[in-house]
Amino acid sequence: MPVAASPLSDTADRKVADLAKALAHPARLRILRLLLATPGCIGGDIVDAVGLAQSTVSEHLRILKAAGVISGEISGPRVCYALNPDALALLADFVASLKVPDSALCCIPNPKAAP
Amino acid sequence: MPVAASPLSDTADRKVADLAKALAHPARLRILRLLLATPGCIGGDIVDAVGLAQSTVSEHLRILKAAGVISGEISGPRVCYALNPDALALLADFVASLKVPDSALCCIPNPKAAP
DNA sequence: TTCGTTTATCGTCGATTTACGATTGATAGC
DNA sequence: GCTATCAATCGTAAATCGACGATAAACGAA
Repeated sequence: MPVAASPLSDTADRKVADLAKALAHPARLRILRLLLATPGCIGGDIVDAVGLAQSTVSEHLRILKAAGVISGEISGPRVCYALNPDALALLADFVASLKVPDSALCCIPNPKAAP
Repeated sequence: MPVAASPLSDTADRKVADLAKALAHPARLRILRLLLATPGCIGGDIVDAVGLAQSTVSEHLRILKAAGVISGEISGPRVCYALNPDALALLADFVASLKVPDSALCCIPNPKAAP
């Protein structure tokens, strides 16, 4: 048994990967930035800002909502989107966990040197 | 001019999105976890650990390397991979920037109430 | 009710991703 | 030289993604 990943992190990996996938598109990042920078409610203004078709933006919003990164609240004829910053905690934890303390960064070229 | 995203963040968005895409797969997260947990050098052991074909694992390694998240050093007949934690700084910054200070989280349903 | 506005969904297309086996290239040892 | 091993690359097939126009649904206002 050479190396083994903890089986516990199997589902966690999927969740983190889903969060990362939600952020893996410039248009979605721009939407998140927009939501962060806009104090009030924005609806169709998002469409103008990202420069894509309304249906495309709606799809991106759906993906972000499915990942839990944003939440949409119906407010009259329009929908109000708000950031859900806590939803990214798992991803943030993973990224932070990779901040290795400057050890384990080198190579042991000898294959049989593994005590 | 209702809302406007800063045009400066346009290329930054692409970079962050590319980093997020590199993390957007459970196998790649597992590889990163493996590299973090393994003090020395691991080559083909990664293949056993993730349970995918050697060519598939090699492709994931290529993606991680292209994103700068890992670096591979040839060491004799095998290749030694090491984490590149600083490469994720942009992504970490973005995630951290979404930690809005508990304001701007509500909805202004009235579209014409924007002083 | 009817009209205009806003958002969601559907269908479709091309591009990208993921996975695999097979092959190639490089290296250590005989 | 030859052989074995490890990693990268080459096709290739299935699945997913991203974008669009067209359409539908929900709501407020006239």
